Amino acid sequence: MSPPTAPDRRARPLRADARRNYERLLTAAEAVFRERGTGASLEEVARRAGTAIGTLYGHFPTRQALLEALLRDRQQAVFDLGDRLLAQPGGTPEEARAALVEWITAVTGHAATYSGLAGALLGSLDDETSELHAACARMSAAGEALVREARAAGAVRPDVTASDVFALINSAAWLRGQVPRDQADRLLTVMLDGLRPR
Amino acid sequence: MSPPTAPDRRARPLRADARRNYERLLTAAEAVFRERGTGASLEEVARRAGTAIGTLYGHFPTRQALLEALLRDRQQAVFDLGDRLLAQPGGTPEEARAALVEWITAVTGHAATYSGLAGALLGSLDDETSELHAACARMSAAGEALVREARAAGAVRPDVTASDVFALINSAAWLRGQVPRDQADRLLTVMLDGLRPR
DNA sequence: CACGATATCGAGGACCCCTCGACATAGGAA
DNA sequence: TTCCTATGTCGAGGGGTCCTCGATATCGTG
Repeated sequence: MSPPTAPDRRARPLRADARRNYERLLTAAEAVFRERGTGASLEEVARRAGTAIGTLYGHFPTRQALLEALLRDRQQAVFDLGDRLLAQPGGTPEEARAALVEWITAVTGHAATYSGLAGALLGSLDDETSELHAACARMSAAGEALVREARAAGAVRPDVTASDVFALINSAAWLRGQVPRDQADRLLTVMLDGLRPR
Repeated sequence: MSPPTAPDRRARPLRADARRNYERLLTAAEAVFRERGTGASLEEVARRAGTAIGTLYGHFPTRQALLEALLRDRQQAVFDLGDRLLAQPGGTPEEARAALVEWITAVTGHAATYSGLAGALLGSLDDETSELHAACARMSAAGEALVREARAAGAVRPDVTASDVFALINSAAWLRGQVPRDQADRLLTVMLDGLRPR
């Protein structure tokens, strides 16, 4: 059943030129996506990296694969935050709410890294084929645990689900790409208040 | 200063074939935008209307002009609702809040007509060159009056502006294009609750 | 019915997506 | 060191979209 050479989970190291191009592509993509959003031209990315378009596709078969590689470190930081928040006490309503608010704020910031990212993330949640799916699922799971604690402590309205919170986060992040920062922050506060029990 | 033939505000009637194509293009655009969102291919629209692409551009110089024509009736209905709500009493907090909630709900539905529309509307608010600008400004103005009344009645938090409400409406509409309808509705409720004074 | 004024048409230039066969080269084996 | 091949890179090319504009067709009036 398994191929002649067992498919190593850990990829063999890239050739030196490949590693170099990989890094250049990531650097270029970071700049281009920041300027033009996640829908930006991939030919522009390759051009700015000084590689041929085929090289880009060689390293990143899809736009989402590129995005995933670009976000990897940031996503790890978000996961770490989730672990940290879940390790904290969180017994009182105040604690539980503070943890959830910190989580929502952080993930909103993450999803607002590039314009267009929020939509991609939200869309990846139930698209198993997306390279972003795993990360979304993991964020969603952490959110779920925090929502459960907050609900148990009576710190959020009982009809709100983890999936609602994830959606709300992404709509707040979308807003950050559409309106001035201070306004987006104010509206995030409004949304957070809306989460309180009535 | 004015051109030889004074530029009639009311356009002269279209030629019969032109009128026919205009209608066909609108019908096709309605279908295509509904299926694929406001970013859909205009060549597809022309194709489906059975006209050449140049004919489409002849009638609608920009995508937003097409969108504006497509939305005209709906937008009128929204304006009418605004007038009606403003004509109502609205003295008590309950009345003022109910009016604002009805307005927000209606505009959210409007902005969710096609996926991508919310972003276009929000972006048109401070882009005078957009064909959607006038309608946005008018909706914004109606919202402003309703927010003012609600605030005077103590029915919304005092730090929230009309522009915030317009932004919130559009983020709720954006959500409607990303998640199931019932979830979007639930989250609109959350946002509406967030608007209450603390 | 003829003749503008109005519209329509669609090729074409510029850009983008993505694939794939021809070509280059890093880096281990001899 | 040299050679060989797995691993990478390249970029033309097919297919798509946007938008323009000169050639062409059609409406509707005098």
